[in-house]
Amino acid sequence: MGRKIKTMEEFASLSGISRPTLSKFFNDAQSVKKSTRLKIEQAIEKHDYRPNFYAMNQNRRKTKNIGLVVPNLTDPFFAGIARKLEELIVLSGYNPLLLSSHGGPEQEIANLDSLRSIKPAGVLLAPLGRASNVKKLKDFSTLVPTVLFDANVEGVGEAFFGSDNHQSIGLMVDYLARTGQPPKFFEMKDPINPNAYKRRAAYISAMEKLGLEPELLQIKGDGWNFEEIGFASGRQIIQDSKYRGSTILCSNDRLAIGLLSAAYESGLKVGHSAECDLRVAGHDDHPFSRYTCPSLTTIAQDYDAIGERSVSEMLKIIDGANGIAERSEELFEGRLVMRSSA
Amino acid sequence: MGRKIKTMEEFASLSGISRPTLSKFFNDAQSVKKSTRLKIEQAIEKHDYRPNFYAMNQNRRKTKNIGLVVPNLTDPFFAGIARKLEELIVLSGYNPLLLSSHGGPEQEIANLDSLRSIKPAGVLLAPLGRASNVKKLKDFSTLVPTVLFDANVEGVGEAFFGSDNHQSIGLMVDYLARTGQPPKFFEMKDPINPNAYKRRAAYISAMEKLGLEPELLQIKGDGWNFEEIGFASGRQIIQDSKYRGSTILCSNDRLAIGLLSAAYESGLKVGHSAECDLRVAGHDDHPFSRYTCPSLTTIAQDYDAIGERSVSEMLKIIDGANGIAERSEELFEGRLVMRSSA
DNA sequence: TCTATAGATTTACACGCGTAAAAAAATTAT
DNA sequence: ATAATTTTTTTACGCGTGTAAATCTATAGA
Repeated sequence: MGRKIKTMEEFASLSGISRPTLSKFFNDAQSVKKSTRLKIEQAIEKHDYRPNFYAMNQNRRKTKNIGLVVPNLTDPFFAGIARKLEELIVLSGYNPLLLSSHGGPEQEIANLDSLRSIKPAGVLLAPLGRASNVKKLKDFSTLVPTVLFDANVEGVGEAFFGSDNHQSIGLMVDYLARTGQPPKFFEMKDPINPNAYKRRAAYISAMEKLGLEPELLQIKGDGWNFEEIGFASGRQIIQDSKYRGSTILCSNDRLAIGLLSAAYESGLKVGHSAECDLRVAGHDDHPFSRYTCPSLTTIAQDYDAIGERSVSEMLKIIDGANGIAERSEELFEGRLVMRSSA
Repeated sequence: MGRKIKTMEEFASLSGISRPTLSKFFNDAQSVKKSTRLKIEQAIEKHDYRPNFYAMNQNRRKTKNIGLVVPNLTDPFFAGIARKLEELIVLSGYNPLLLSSHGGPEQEIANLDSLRSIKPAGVLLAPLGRASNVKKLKDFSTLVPTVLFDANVEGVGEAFFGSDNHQSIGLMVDYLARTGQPPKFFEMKDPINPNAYKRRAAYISAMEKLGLEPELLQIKGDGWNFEEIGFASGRQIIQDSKYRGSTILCSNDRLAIGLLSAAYESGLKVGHSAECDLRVAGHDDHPFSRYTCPSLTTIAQDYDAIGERSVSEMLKIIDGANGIAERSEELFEGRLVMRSSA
């Protein structure tokens, strides 16, 4: 094992395996006979050969790359999902390519654009939602197998997997109503995320089902800095003594984090015990919701299930005889996480 | 603009520019005369042509890809830095490739390994630190131009840029001592991050300079779940009444977040006013430190400067006539962010 | 206007691997 | 053992671009 092997040709002669067979092996190790597979693997080990990435992909019908686009990596929630998905993609023998849209629709399109030049086998996309350039998303998804997760955009991609907001919000409303005051709903007036609209609707229907009057606290604010928005608006709401004793269900944990911070600053006591001024609940089980003050009662989305389903569907589409199957959709149930805030 | 252009040859005939000139242009738009550059750009606009990524990189001496490896994308702190660096890399006409080591040295090596097959022009690496496989990092950095940031590993890479822990911790100790009790230092006994060791040393020297007795609260705990570690150990420390009235400087914000959570749970009042039981300060200006209860007094690292310096040095090395210059190192000063906790 | 020169074109080959087709070899079934 | 089948080898070409060398052309300065 003297000098470095550069080409597959070289590696072929040194390993005693023909180049086309090696090519097959590197495309799919299972496609060659076991005995030759072992021989090849030994030779790889011995000579430390790895095929040239660029030459390899240039003429491949399908690359082994899978794009992974999330709205915002700065949000630990999405960072966590991305990590999970990356892991699953690698386990499937594919190569994940993680891109963040940084909250902007231009970046989202730019990401898809740059993915296109990589000719990915498929793309897992958590779209921005309302802000997304739907036409361009749709155009893209006709060119590249696309699976949506987290947020749905009608008619885009071969499949969508997300959380059942109806179930999870219903569960939370039920819990809150049973254990104290029924909740008011704290949300942005014009949310970016499509899930937010579903949650609003779910809240209203859950309240009505219980024969209660829904009450929406719609705050203004733009962009993705939810904590700040929740903080600033929370401050105002808290000033208003009519909300003393209320239970507030936030559309997501990040708003709740801001609201809790505002409550603390105002000296309000938040919690589920009798002497508290406020009960606050969130949604998503954000990594930090365990460490808020008080710790946040919330809904944990089943992201293991969503991730696994998304990746397995992606693989099915990639391998698939491209039977133009129905656009599949599946929603997974959330789990109530009872902590101190409500 | 009927059908799709596939090859540069085609694009050459349609645009009236020779292929070698086009090739030059795509490699570096500035390398062709302005008038032809404009003609090419118009033609690109008109025909929506983009060169094949794989064919393009196969025989390039240097690709336009720059690897970007961070220890843990789940940490919003690193997610923020990564975002900044990505932006700078794109502005420089390069293509960033973001990878997270997920806190594990095997993943860190795997990341560098997979980057190697991409033949990047350079790699910006924030190493894990103590856990890193230093030999492999060093091997890698001899093969690919490497610039370290955030955490230094002696002898690895062509440059390192990070924060001046000595300055920042000194500043914080000074502030805390002037405004109340001098701080005790809350940290992990065996930190993973090399910065932690520097901060410990900086704390000790800052205290001694003030003629004060340093006191280390060294907590045990492994891994990267700092909030949990800070929370669990914080709980124990808080039980101990001898720490009532203390000022605690945490080695980083994530430990502080856990500690604040524990303090809240125990009913201790944290803040800089007289009636408080505890003062707590952190380090890093973590995105969430603004929303802790109370908001966290901390040190903001100058990540704009670190990012800009890292990228510009990277470009210098890439363009450079590879003059084997001195390994450059520069530390940037932190800024005191006074909030409510101390 | 002439000349020096930067920049463009022409021509031609290289890169490393994918893949197709036919032939040969190895394995399995009969 | 023979036939049927699977797997590998041989041979050969293609992919879309990089790049080198020689030649031609546009531009600028005198």
